Amino acid sequence: MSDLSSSVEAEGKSGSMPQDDIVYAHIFDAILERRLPPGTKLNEEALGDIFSVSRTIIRRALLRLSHEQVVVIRPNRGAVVASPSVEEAKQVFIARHTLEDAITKLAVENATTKQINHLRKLIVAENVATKQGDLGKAIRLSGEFHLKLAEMSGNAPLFNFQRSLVSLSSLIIAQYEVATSTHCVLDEHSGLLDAIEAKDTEQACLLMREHLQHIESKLNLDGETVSSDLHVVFSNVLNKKS
Amino acid sequence: MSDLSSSVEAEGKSGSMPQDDIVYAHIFDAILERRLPPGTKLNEEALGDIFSVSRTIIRRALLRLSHEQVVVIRPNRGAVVASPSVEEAKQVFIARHTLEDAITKLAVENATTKQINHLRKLIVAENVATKQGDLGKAIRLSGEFHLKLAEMSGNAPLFNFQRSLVSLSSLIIAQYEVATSTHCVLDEHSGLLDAIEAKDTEQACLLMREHLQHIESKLNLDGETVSSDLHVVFSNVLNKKS
DNA sequence: TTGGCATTATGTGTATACAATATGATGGAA
DNA sequence: TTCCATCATATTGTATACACATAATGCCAA
Repeated sequence: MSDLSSSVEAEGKSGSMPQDDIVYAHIFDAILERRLPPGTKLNEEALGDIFSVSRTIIRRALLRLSHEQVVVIRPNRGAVVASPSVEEAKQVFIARHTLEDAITKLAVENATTKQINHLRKLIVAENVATKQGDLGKAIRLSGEFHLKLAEMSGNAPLFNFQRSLVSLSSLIIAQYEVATSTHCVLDEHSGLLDAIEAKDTEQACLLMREHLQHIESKLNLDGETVSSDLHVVFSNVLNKKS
Repeated sequence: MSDLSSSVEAEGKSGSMPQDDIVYAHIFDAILERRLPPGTKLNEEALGDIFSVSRTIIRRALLRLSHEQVVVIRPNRGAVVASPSVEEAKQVFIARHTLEDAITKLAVENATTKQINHLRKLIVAENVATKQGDLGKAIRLSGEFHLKLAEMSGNAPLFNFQRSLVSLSSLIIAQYEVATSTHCVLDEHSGLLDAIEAKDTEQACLLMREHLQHIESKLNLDGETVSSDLHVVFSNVLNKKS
């Protein structure tokens, strides 16, 4: 069972009920860890049985997730885990570049020693998860790193937006990342944190830009479609027949 | 009765029900036009009577508004129109500077003639509203201008975030703006749009920065508290006693 | 009066019943 | 077989009933 460390404790602003938050956090983490892959149907009654609550609660959680664009609610046809298109994925990363740059600058100004130490622990945990082969957990912890960075910025609106962007990024990575070693990302987080601790804004922003570009470079966004376009996938079959 | 032009048509992503949207849009506009000032209690049953729907629908609308931080839901105590603190207000404007800069750059790249013409109409409408003394409508239309700009950027995540920031800004202006003439703002919108149409990124970003600074300069954020901190308000009384 | 406590009333939180809609199956006709 | 219509089933959308928490009222005692 997951430890929920991320979503639950990061709970801040809008006064919602604990029950909601628990359901929300569980679904959220499951999506980020890819136990619920993009496109998965989210049946309200089934979820209600699982969490022993009524559909009312489930619907609230799904509504919140849909506001964060992590879940898509199709009228009369239920909710599914979002599966961002290539175009949407590109937009998300453009937005992230903007946000992360601002967040990094603010984080350099406002970071406390305590927060930095917490982030160091996160990096270690992510490292462990990766070595243990728990890729889902590694992705979630990586997202948490960026979310905590936003928290360090001390800017609530930016933090809220970052939450949405980070979750979407996780979905995008789940959909579009080509098989590769993810070790380098760990070092990047570490170096980035060093720059922030040293209050070197220039360096921190530079490293952040590079970091995001590395993540993007591992995605198959510009190239050919992977599995969405059936015509491309089965083009060889058609060739045989002709 | 308000024309709802803004929120209703700007409805895009998450598939929600038309009924929801109507209620949401009405409340949203009422808040932006300050017919529902910050702090106003939003009674679920009363709203249900007004819109002839059950509390279920009202609650969904309020939940959405609370996700956008425009409404605050206090557990067991109902929803009220948000009344941002000075600190929160400052954060909102920091976030806006970041977002608007990115949006402006993208808008210069992607703006179509049709969209620019639409914005010109908005400016005219805002002008008319101001001259007619309908300050509430003027504020809402001004917000719509910035929201449409975000739409022009072609970036959905930035657009969604901008929606939240613009509504919060309206609340902040409602709370903190000192009495003054707002005419200059109109010309600023116009000039900004000219720069975007001319594809002059540098100029457009410069004008946007100045525009935001002008708005901020009209707010009473740095100075003394108006009514929130009772200790400050009644400090003279305490002095008398001592 | 004034302060504290019990009671009442109002309004929110959750579950559930019912209605509306989409999905999948069945069967017949071309 | 293939296509279409019809029906059966499952799932979502909405309203409502009840449980519960908070706020308001009134009472009594000091």
